[in-house]
Amino acid sequence: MDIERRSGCPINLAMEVLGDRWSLVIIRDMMFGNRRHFRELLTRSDEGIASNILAARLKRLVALGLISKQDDPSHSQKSIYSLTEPSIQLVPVIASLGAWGRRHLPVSEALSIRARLLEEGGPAMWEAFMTDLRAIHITHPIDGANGTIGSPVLDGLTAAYRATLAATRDRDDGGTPQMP
Amino acid sequence: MDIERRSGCPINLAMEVLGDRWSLVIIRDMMFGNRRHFRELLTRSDEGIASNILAARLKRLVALGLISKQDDPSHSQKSIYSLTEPSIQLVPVIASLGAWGRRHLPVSEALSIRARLLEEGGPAMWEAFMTDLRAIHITHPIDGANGTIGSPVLDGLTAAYRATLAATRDRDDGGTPQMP
DNA sequence: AACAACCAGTTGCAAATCGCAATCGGAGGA
DNA sequence: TCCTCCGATTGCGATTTGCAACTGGTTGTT
Repeated sequence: MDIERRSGCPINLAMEVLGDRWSLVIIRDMMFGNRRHFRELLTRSDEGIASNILAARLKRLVALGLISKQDDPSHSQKSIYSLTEPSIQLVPVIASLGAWGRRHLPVSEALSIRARLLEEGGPAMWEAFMTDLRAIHITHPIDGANGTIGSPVLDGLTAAYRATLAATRDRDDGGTPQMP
Repeated sequence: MDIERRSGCPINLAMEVLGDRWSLVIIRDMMFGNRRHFRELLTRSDEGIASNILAARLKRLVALGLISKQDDPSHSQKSIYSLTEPSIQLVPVIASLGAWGRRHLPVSEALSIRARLLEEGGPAMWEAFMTDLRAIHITHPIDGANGTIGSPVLDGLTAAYRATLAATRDRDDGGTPQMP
């Protein structure tokens, strides 16, 4: 698998890699929800991605080196998907894109609290988050996938999300967003 | 025109708006190349977008409020497309995306020099650039389009691009990238 | 041993979108 | 009067999307 390379512009090439409806959403779920198995990405997604599209995107992202795939020793049929260094370095991109979306698009309060914290935390927090992500995705992918080891930064973001979700659940919407 | 709204997540909504092959590339050309007319966007693009797709994207971006369209007083058939405040606020997103692309994708030296300068300049430079963009796209769109007024930051980026292009032109590729 | 639940996908199919090439009617300039 | 330029539009085949149903196999429970 290879990209088209219509030009050597960084923005163009980035859009050839990430310029579709689902790739960055999948990376977001792996990064912030620690979704590491196909089923988790399929069923615990707020947006409801179709299974064939998820399969195609995962295959493509693996081929492009943005995620890696390995067997799960706890279950012969399971695979563990992990972020790689290039996708972990998307943290600043996702942080600024989230900050932009929060300002200009009709976001929900609960789902945007993490974007707010990440923006307020600034580059220092992003670096700490990336260090955590390297531990649970690259250094210890299996323990990271099964929850044996976690991420302090991610725990903080998730706690804030849960708290906001609990506080807003019965007051502003009828839906039931997935717990991370 | 409206987006799908599969969830209220900032990243999801941002990808519903910008998650396609061309939208951000068009905004990049308007922002860094000051392309303000349909023909400029069509013919002075390194990637060679098709005219029907350009027309559809421009219509969609106008409907979404990311760009605006007005008559060009100098020519009854011309239209001037301008960035709006939401798209000007994409500068930090584009800066970090460009920095990521420059590190992880096969960029060309000339086309990535602006991404490098923007990364090195940091948030202070982004703010200065956004201030310039507001002047030539929002406050004075006509003078900004015809070049009567310019942008110091943009002039610096463009000069660096031209210099790098001249220095690398006959040494590392056969193509002839468009001058901005 | 039987059975239900779960695993990572695959298949079929209709609808929408993409990308290219050719073209359009009108306007400006020589 | 041409010729060029203007912002698009049209036709059309190839590709992609999204949904639903399904596959072959494994695991845990009874």
